[in-house]
Amino acid sequence: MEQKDKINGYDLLAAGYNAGEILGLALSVLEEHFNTLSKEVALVLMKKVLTRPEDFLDDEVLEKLATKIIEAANRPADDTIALLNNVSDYTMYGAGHIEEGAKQQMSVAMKLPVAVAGALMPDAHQGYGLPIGGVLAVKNAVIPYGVGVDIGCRMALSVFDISEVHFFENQDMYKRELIAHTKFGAGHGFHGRYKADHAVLDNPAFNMTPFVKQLQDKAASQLGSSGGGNHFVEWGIIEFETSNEELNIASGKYLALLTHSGSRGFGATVAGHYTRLAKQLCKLPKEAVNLAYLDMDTAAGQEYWLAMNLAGEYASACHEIIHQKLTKAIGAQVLARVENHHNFAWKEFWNGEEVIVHRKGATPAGKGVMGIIPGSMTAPGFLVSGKGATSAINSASHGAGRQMSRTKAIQQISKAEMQAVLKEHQVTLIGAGLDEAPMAYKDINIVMDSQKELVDIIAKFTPKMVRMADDGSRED
DNA sequence: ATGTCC
Repeated sequence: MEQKDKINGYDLLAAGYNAGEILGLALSVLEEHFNTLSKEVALVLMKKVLTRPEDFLDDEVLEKLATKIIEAANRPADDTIALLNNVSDYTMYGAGHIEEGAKQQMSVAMKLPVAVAGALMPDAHQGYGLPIGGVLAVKNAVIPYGVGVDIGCRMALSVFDISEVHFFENQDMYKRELIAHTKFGAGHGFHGRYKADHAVLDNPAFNMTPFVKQLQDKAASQLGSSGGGNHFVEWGIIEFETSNEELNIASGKYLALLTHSGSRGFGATVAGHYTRLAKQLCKLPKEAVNLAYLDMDTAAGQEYWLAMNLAGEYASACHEIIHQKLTKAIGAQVLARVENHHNFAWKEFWNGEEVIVHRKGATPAGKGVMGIIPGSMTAPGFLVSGKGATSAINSASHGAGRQMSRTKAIQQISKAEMQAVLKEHQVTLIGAGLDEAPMAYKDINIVMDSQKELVDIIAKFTPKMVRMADDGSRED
């Protein structure tokens, strides 16, 4: 028999039920057991169950519904942001030499609801969140792990008015000064009269939050230091086959200084802090948790942006100090200087709209933009000029990339093998473990071949005297 | 990458 004034789903929604399983259960209970009640009375009852479900736990008929309502109330709200199902394409360079894990990570990144475009550079390998060698453009958001732990990590090159011959004839002096003016090792910095100074320490951005402010002293102490891992300071010979107008350099060979390091403990602490914050504010499915992003229109997003830029300036200051000290120590004139960072996010334009481009271990390679792509401690590195390839989001690789993990390299490469390679290439090495051995890296020539569409080579840099952090030990 | 879990 048709009841004219029967309660329906809309009535329950109006009464405060949320669409879903509970509403469905409520409707079926009503149909089965309260069919004879007037709509008014039924609604009062259902409201009571919803507001005081604990009162119905002994009710034979309503117990199940009451339990569901209590369970739902106790369950944390599911505020997980869903990933997109349809994966947009991204471009890969040198795909044959890129490990599967890096490709998978890039695919996940492309599923972010904020993702606009992506690309994978030929030195790509797996990292946290975005792979190293990954480029990701997103809409109005910034991903702390899309930038990486070592915010603003960069290469800096100084070309000197000094001949190859002078270097080879005075290697003891170059070695002495290299050791005297550089500082390696985790946690290490300069103390007392050896502390460096730079305007970056007075940057008002240090005052933006108590969190950033508390890092200022450590930043002051570590200013001009290099850290560990794959960071280095090295003397080498740069060769320009033709003269370069932009740098005002005549063709020929010159002594050059190449440095690779980042924002030290300061940047690492900033990265850790905002990654944690992003993970709290932006819940993503398990496979994407490390891609948590901060909305650029939020205080957290703006704070990270300012702190990231400060870390970038700090990293640049570190290189500037190293180059200044060593230039003075050897009594040289700098003929040209090139610098570029590869762990950072930039505001750029993509298809006419402003996007945030993350380059995690990728070199900016906009048209005519210069950069340095190092090989290994024995393989050449290259001074390059970007070609502005759109499908690469104006990027290139930031090095050769590893072909062996650190642990694998330590297990498989012997000290004798490493020394033989160094001798063969006439490279003096100070510090470094087997995990940084040349054999642990991909062939830079293959990597350069894979990115011919992305950069033009301007000059070749050959390392001759390399300093890196000691093998897992402390150092002063 | 970083004194490698605030």
